[in-house]
Amino acid sequence: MSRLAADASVFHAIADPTRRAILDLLREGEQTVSAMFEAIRKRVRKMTQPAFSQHLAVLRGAGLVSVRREGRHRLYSFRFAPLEEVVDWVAHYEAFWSEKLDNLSRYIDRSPKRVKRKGTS
Amino acid sequence: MSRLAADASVFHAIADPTRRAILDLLREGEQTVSAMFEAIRKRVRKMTQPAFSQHLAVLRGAGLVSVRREGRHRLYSFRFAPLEEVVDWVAHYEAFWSEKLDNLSRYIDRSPKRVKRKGTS
DNA sequence: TTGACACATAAGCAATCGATGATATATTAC
DNA sequence: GTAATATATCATCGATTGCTTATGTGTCAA
Repeated sequence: MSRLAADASVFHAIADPTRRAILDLLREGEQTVSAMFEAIRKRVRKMTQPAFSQHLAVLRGAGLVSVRREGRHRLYSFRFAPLEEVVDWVAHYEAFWSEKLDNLSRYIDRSPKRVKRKGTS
Repeated sequence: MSRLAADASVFHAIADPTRRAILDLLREGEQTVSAMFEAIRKRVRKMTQPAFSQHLAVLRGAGLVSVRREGRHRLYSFRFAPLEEVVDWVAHYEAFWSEKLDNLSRYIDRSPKRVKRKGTS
């Protein structure tokens, strides 16, 4: 029971190109496993269903996706939250960003804790 | 000759916590291998010199650091450029960013090609 | 030139990863 | 009920990773 949750790190989760491709698919909104599976096989790489399912498990472990059951399908959707760790990490290289981007990274640094979605205020 | 350059992907390079710690050290500027090595051993994790050197090799392979020789020392410095791929990737999840951050990601998308350092204009 | 120093590379090994085939679980249809 | 569908998990395996020890290479000092 520890094979899939070995490293729940976001950095590890996004290190794999197939997993990034899955997340990319989910930008279009909720999708069933079979829909994503077909798309990945067609547009990225041939692989078996279990292999694909295990990638989904890694993404779940990292909190990068959430699942909702509907009949015998499972609808996956993308969750941005864990990527905030990545954004924060990249952002603290402030000094190396171009000046315009600097504004952003500064904003991130000042954020309450992490970047939380809140009113425009 | 393929052990260390197996996967030159930035995503892979930053997936390792020790390597992220090394980059973090380099935010303070150029450093010798021994200085970084000591710091990592003290503040992060005990490891041997070759292990450390191999992490540096991965970072070099990803273009995340540059090296300059000075006497018998090697001075490493951080290079932001490869991280732009990460920024770009995260940024294209525009729809999921909070509104303020949205401005930034939009800026990135419109950038010439990648985000290049240029005058404030 | 000999030796110490700073660092990289090589070789070998255990742990982890990602893939596969087989199987389990849950839901719907008949 | 049984069968088909949708997805997850198990067991296993080869490839890759990261570590260690041993050794190589370049530079300074004597």
